[in-house]
Amino acid sequence: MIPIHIESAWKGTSDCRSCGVRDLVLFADLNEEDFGLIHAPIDDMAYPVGGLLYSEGDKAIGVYTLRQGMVKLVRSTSDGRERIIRVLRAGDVVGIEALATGYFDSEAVALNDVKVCRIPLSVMHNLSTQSPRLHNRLMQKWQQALKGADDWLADLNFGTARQRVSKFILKMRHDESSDESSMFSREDMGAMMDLKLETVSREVSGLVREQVIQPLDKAGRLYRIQNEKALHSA
Amino acid sequence: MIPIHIESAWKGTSDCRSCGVRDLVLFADLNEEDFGLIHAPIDDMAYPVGGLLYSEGDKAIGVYTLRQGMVKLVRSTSDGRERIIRVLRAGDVVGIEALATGYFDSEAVALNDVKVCRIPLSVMHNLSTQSPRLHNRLMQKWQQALKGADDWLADLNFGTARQRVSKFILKMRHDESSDESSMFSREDMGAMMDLKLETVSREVSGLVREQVIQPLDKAGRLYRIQNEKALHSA
DNA sequence: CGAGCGCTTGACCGGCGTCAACACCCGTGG
DNA sequence: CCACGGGTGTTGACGCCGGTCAAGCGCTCG
Repeated sequence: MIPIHIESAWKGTSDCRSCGVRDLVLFADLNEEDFGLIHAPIDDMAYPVGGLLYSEGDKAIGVYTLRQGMVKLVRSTSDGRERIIRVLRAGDVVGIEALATGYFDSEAVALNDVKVCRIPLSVMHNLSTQSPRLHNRLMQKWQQALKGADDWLADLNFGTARQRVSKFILKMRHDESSDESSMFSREDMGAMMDLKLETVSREVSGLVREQVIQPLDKAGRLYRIQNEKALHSA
Repeated sequence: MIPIHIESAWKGTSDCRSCGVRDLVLFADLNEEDFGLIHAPIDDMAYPVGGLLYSEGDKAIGVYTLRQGMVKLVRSTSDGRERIIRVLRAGDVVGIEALATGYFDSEAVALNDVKVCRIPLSVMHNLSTQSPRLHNRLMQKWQQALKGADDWLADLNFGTARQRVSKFILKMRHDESSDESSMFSREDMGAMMDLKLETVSREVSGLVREQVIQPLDKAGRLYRIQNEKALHSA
């Protein structure tokens, strides 16, 4: 386990008004009056690959808006093994469950370099009762989280290994250049799809052999999609 | 629990006073003033086994508070097969996603005789912005739904067939008589755990043979748990 | 240049899917 | 009352997908 210094993640207090991804996130449609209700600092933070945002059962200081990168949510099962519940992307709220309980239900780990804003629980509680705009946004975020969880289950944990890996590649497609797709360590991918790392490797290799995808790096983390149809109909 | 007068909420259709799970549900801690804000009828509804509450993609009239019975949420995957996303029990809110989008993300089907209250979206929208009490309850329900989804994934779709079936039996344990547990058709159970119905049948039979559970009916739907430890450490 | 980590590949085998037969319950109609 | 048929659960035989174990390869970084 890599020791992470929490202090080092802090990049300063952020100015939400000038946030680059503001239209995606919780504060998208706040007005000046709403901003006036914020009486605690919103911290700008960054984590390296493998960085730990929080652990399962931790008491929450705030929730995190994910501005850049991807975060995996990890739960340890009763028999000790680790299970990746789902992966969050830019615009998602990390640790949203803390709004209801004050504690985190799973562990959150950065899958690549990650930037987040940490919004204190007090700010969220104030705003969500006093600003109907945030209230509505929040509802949307809950719904997205729930749908994300259900989709994850329905897409990645159903069918043959080939089908799962195919769905995974489609799900991890980049937003901008949609013919590229990111992968993670074979072990992580296995924990996401309930497959062994060797099986993941075999299926990925198979797809490359069959010209469905094409490796773009030597680390096995970045691929170009050559035959999207084959992935959909796997 | 404060005893509450809620004449205005009934409209002759729903009698919240007789609701056995009032302290579990959304309206648990509304006060007199809150109920005054309800300007649409809350309908009391019942469905038989197999009854359809709504279909995937339906426009929502309201959300459902589940008072009695169990409801399965079904999603059809891209390759046409059906997948049971999760099962809701008394106290859960069925179709909560409609609060954010106005539409249902999955199909809801009664697994046994079911009683629900249908609360119109307009009522929910009014109340949740004007009553901090409902707002907090709602947050709790979202969190429960999300945790339920994650738990479902982590418990029932991980490990060997034996482990899945064992976890399933524990999850479906009755609230009152905790040594009894309900099952559904082997096909439904398979769709929940991503197993074939024959495999489910084999594992259930195996557990009976090993004196871990004991059948209480001839339909294979009700069992007594004899060796709880064996289920936990499967 | 060597150590170490992650990815790949091969050989083998066991668990689960597939196909099929059969048992059992129950409703229907002769 | 029994015969019949459909629906559901069970059980068996067999094959294949994916897990297991192990070896080898290619990066990266000291």
